[in-house]
Parts: sequence; C-alpha cells; structure tokens
Amino acid sequence: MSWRKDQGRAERGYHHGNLKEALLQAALDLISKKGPAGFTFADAARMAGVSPAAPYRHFRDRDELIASIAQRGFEQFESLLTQAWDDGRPDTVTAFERVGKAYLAFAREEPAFYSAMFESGLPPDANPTLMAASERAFAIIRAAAERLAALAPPGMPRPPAMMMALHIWSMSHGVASLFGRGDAARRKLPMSPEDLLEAEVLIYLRGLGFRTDQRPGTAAADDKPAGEKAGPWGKPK
Amino acid sequence: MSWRKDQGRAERGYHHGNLKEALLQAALDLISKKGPAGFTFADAARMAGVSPAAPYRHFRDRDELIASIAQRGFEQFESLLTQAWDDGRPDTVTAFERVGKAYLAFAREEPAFYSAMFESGLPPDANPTLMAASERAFAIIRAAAERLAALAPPGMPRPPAMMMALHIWSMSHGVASLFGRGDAARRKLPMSPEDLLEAEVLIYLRGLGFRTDQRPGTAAADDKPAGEKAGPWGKPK
DNA sequence: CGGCTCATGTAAAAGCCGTTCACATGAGCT
DNA sequence: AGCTCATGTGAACGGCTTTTACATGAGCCG
Repeated sequence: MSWRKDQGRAERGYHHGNLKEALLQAALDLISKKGPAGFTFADAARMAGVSPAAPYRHFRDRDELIASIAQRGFEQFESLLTQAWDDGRPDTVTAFERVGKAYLAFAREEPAFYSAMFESGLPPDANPTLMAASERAFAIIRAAAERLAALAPPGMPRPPAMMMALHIWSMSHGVASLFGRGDAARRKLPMSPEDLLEAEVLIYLRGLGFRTDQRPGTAAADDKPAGEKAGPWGKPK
Repeated sequence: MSWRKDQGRAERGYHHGNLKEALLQAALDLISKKGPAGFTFADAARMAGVSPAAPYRHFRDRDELIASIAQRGFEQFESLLTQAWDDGRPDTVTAFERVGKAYLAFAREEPAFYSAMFESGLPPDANPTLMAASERAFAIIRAAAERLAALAPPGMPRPPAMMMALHIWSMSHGVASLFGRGDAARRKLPMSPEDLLEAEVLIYLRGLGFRTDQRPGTAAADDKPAGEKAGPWGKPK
C-alpha cells in the first residue's frame, strides 16, 4: 500500500490525484472480502476518501468498474499462465501441469480478480475489450494444448487441440469454482484442490495415450511403458 | 402457471392465500431473467401483488428466499440425476454419461435454479439443511462413481471413488458454468456443451482403463480391445 | 504573472431497495 | 358470535446508485 496521501484521510486537496487507481484498489479489497455482489460503489468511494459521486468521473457506472477489474485480472492471469507454461519447458507435460497449478494459484490468491472475471454476471459480449483480454488468456491454454496434441501418441484417436484446451479449462475452472477459494470457501474436500486437479488432468492425459506415471527431464526420453505404479493420487490424507 | 387468483392482480382479498409459493415462482422468473444478483425482493413482492413488507412473513430476508430456491433446486437436481443414473442401467458407462447429460440439461433448462445453487454467493456452511440437500445430490454422482470404480480394469492404478466423483463433478460444473446457459450465455463454442462434456468424460474414463470406443447393451459384454475408431468427438460442426 | 479552461471533485436530490414496526384484516377455531 | 393469531399494509429509516448544478484548482497560453 503506497499511494501518495495515505488512505485519502488526511490532508488532500480538492483533487485526489490518483482516484481511478485508488478506486480499483479499494474495489479489489472489498470484492475479496464480500464478493462481487457485496461490493458497493459508495464503499469504494468512502474508502478512497471522496464523495459518492466522484467515481462517476472515472467509470460510467458500477458495472464498468467491475469490468475494469475483470480486464486487469485477465491480463495478470495471462501473464501468470504464460510464465507457468514457459513455452513448454522442460517438457510439455510438466509445463502443462504447471499451468494447471498456476490456474488454481490465481483463483486462490486473487479471489477478487477471479470473481470479477468469472462470477460477476457481466454480459461477456457487451465488453469487446474485456472479451479480447479473456481470449488472450485462453490462448495460452490453447497453445499449450496444441503442443500437447502434437506430442500425443499416433494411432490413438485424438480430439482437436481446441477441444483439449476447452477440456483443460473446464476442469480447472470447475475445481477452482467448486473448491478453489480457501477463505469463503465452498465445499470441504478430503484433499487439496491442487492434488484433485493434478490427478484429474493426469488421468485425462493418460486417456489421450500419454504415459504419465513419471516424467523425465525432457520430452524426448518420455516413452517408457505405462506404469503399474502409484499413480497421481496420494493417500487421501 | 396456475395459481388461484392469476397474477395477484384482480380481486384478491387481504390475504393472498399462497404467497410463499408465489414468491418462489416470481423469484425464479426474475433470477432466470437477470441473475441472482439482479433479483430484488421488492420486485418479487410486486409480481405477486403484495406490499414490499409482505415477504418478510415468509422469509427472514432476501438471502433466505434465495436459499430456499437453492434448496428446492438441489432436490430437483437430485431427482433428475437419480432418474438419469437409473441405477446403472443398461450398463454403467452409458448410465454414467446420461448423468453428465442430465447435469448439463439441468443447468441449461433451469438456469435460475442453477444460479441460486452455485452462483449465489451464499455461505454454504450457514445453511445446514441446504448443505445436506447439496450433499444428497452429490451422493448420486458419488454412488455412480463407486460402481464405475468397481468396474475399472484391475491392474490399473485407480483413484478412490470419491475422487472420481469429484472429478466428474468438476468437469460437469466447469462446462456448465463456462458454456452452459444458452440464454445469457458465457462464451462461444465450436460445439455443444453436451458434446464437449461427453468427450471429456470419455477421455477421462479411458485414462482409467475403460474402453469407450463403443458400448454394448449390457456391462457384461463390455470387453473388446481398445478401438482405433472414431472416438467420442464428432466433426466440430 | 494573470487569467482561462476543463478535468476532477462536491452537494443535493430523486428513486430504488431492504428491513422494521405498529397496525389492519379476516380465516379458522371454540 | 367472538377470539386469536397468521398474514398483509403503510409508513418510515438508512443506504445505494445515478444525475445535475456547482466548486476547485492544475495546467496552459499569452
């Protein structure tokens, strides 16, 4: 936390100087505490130390603020996924799993962003730039699926890469939204969401012909027989 | 639509006679139109033709109304899933897929229920009876997973049935909540959500050692070699 | 430096919603 | 017939969203 005049409380001229940013920050705080429904425009204004009408100089209405947050969320999300994917290093499957973990980490650590992005109830077609940001983030998953598809054993029937990407996305989102957030969490689970998703993805990949019992440092050496070993699921704890 | 005094408009004594039910109906209408956030208590009262204070004779507050709807939703959901599962007839895998389709059908055809159940932002621990209803619905999926697990080829590593159930649930919920509702739908898709989920589940099951290229009328005959055939994905349309 | 202008903030008000409270009504029982 | 209590009403409070007219002062131009 480090704006110029802290918390907008004390000496602050007629003009705030950084209100737009302050409102976005305040909204993030409030959404993470009370969900996107519980957040109010007036609260954000109060938290920034301005009158309830001030935010309208920066956002057409409450929805536009939420959309801005969602947009910013998708950008951070894209950057996080890009980093996790790391262009498929050290090997495709490892990187792919890292993407799944990054997905859950984002949902867990940035619940406010995640809610704004996926649970705000905004019409996705209304905001072209928002939809574009969302698609850029999905493009990472899609690119990863593409690489994965190219690597799948031949002779197996194989779905289009787009479909694989959608599958992975739906698994990740399903786990995240049912079990993802620790704080105002949804349901209780005999294991961590991360473990749940990892096992799910590994089984799915095995269904595509990948051998997932263990992975070497590089993709090239990845061709041992299917294992009779432990599998991706630990003890239920 | 068939209450006693239609729409509460015309001659209606001081007492409504069926207000609780009318409010639930009205709320369902409104939620399906504007989402659980856009729904207002006052609107429901107006639609039932009573004063804004009347609903408080039947629900402690707005949240309790939504919780009632979620509860009712879980009950219908449970009944639908039970019917779809049909105790595993004619064979386990077929019945299992039917459950997945029923899941999506519910999300699509009862978006108001689905929203109230999964997207209302209600604290799930606050309503013990609601949570119980939710768990009864999940128990169907869990029972189906149990049967499926028993059928999985031995020699394969196999996750606990509970985990399988959670996997299936997360896939279904992920697809439903990302692509499920046709009306105020979320994202565009090159295929139907049903096809997407079916392929996803089939690949997952194959990852557990099931042969899913084609299914016979009964589970007993289900032991042909893995197919090199078309697979669960059609043309992308 | 003086003055203009326009982005940015304020105050006030209208309209809506959730919620509460005292009060009205009349359905059903005795 | 009369009582009672569940059910509905009206009015009121505070809070939220959004609009409108007005205030402020930062940045620019001469």
